[in-house]
Amino acid sequence: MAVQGGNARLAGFAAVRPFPCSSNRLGGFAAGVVGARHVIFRNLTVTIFARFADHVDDALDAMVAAGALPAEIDRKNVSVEPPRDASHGDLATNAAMVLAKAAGISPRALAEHLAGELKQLEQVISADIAGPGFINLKLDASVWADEIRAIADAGDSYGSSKMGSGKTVNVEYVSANPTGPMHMGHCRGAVVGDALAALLEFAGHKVIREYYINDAGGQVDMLARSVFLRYKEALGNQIGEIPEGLYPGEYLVPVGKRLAEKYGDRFLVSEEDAWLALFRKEAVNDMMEMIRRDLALLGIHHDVFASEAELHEAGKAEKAEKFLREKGLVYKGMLEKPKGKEIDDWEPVELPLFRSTEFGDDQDRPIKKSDGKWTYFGADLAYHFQKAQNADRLIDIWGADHAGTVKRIKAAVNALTGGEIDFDIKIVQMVKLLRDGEPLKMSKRSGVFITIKDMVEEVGKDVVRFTMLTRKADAQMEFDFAKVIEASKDNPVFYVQYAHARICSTLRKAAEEEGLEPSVDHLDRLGEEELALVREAANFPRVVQAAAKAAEPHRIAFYLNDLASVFHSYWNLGNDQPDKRFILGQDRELSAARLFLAAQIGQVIRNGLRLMGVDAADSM
RNA sequence: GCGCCCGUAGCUCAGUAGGAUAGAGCACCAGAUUCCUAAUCUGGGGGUCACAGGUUCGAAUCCUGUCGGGCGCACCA
Repeated sequence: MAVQGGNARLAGFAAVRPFPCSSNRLGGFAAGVVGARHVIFRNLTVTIFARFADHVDDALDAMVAAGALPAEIDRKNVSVEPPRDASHGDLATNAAMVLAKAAGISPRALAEHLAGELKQLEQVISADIAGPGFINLKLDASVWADEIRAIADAGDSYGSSKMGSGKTVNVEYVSANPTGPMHMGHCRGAVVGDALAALLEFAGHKVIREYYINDAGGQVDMLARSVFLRYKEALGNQIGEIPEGLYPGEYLVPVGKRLAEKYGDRFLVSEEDAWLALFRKEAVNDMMEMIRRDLALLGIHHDVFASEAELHEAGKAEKAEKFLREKGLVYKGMLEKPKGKEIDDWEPVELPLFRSTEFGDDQDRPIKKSDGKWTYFGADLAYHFQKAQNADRLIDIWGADHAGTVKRIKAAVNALTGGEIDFDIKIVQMVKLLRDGEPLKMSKRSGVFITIKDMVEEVGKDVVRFTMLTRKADAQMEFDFAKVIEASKDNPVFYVQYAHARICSTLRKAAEEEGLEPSVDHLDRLGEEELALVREAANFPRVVQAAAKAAEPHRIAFYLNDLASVFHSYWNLGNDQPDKRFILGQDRELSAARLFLAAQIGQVIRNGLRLMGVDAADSM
């Protein structure tokens, strides 16, 4: 929580009250909203915007009481935001425009009245009406000084909130097949999922970071067979070229070697039955070990690794099937012939189908294959059933190549939970890898691909993570090694880290050379240019909440870029105007106040970078 | 053919719950360093927000259609 209601320093803000409504306000509200405030951000962290949203709400209540506004108007679209242009003031509200129609009053007249109410607030210097009916508020500088203290008080938790009210969210991400090392195709989803998990945690959710291991399908047999070849190889046999369909990658060589050491030549001439199950298990374990190491390079660690094989052993798929059968949602039926794609050996076949069409899918989907084994979907359905037992909300992070299966699994979760559970699937689009503008080709078939290890070694964890978060997840992106490695050029990571490093070095220098420490004592001496920094910093909690709500961690990256930009601008003022520097020879009071401000800007940058999993450098 | 995603400056992309004169970086042009880190900053040129309708006080944003690009469309995983 960024600001405690009981904080003495904030006592001037009467907005933070235990329960918002006195009885006279409740009179006209529809029953469904009694007790709830009407302005957004109500139950979230107390940001400056939330505090003034409450003030606006109060002012509207006063207008209702005076008979100037009907009581039953829906206020949910009323917002308090930073104005588009800082010259307009400190805060803006759209209340008059949003409410005018329902109130049957012109926006202008409503705005006049509301502005009059708002002007009575102690911290409001002016309330001007602009454009189509915006009310722009100019606030007393003490509001911003209070915000600086609020940052300092909250420290590492500035920007956090109780938005999630402790609800448990299961974020499933990566879930790469355990058949090889992590490669670039997995990278973006891994970073986005990890940052989203951190973001939701910061916003007051309990987060389970989960990885689903597809260790039950036919591909794992292929893996086991590939490993068996390497096992033979390790025992001195010539294996020649790796046959089509098996995994040719060099990374299986050490696995074969390990198994040769462990089991000797015990399985060398055995039938497949003798070793397949064992080799599957061994190989998957080794692959997961490798994947965990790769993920650790990106700073990613999961809480739960859920095994598909164990799911089946525990009979979870049968349970889910039984559940759906009882609801009449599984039946024996014919599969439709796929359209737009020629399949030579197509034959109609009867299979147990899940009625996903009842939930908006294009056709019903098989949960078992004709050999009686579970389909991927059948298992996945059971897996989500399991996840839903332990969480209030599920979020899956999937690659764009799985987008086609979104509807069926949403349908399944809907059916299994009676629509009771929030379930989102975030599709992360493809990353096009380039070097100097030239596309890099990868081929899984040949075993040639760019691994996450290669990538982290070449450009570093921070660059990889930050860059992956500088695009909306659902838009395709390009990743050019040549560009991304250039410090400062095309690369916002360094820009943000540089701002932080500058702050750190300034604080160091002030302490070491001038004996100057940041001080909270004279924040009232900060001027307009300094307050621009606070205004931007005060947006952080808002951005965090909006990003968490939208499940869009990239917003943090863009915010940090903005904050760094405001800081760098201020810094360069000191080039021309020595009296705008942080370290001032004569005026130690002002200097200490500016250093305190700088320290808080650094705090916000650190908090933001931490959410992204990027290190905040102390020096560069 | 169907489903999903995308279409914003020359390029790569933002655009915060439908809000004010659509922004940033790169590239281009002109400047700033006897000064706390110039990995920075200041200013400038550059737009039919793919197109056409609709919804409303207000649309890049929501709806419909068209065009263009990507991904997917097996009982694979």
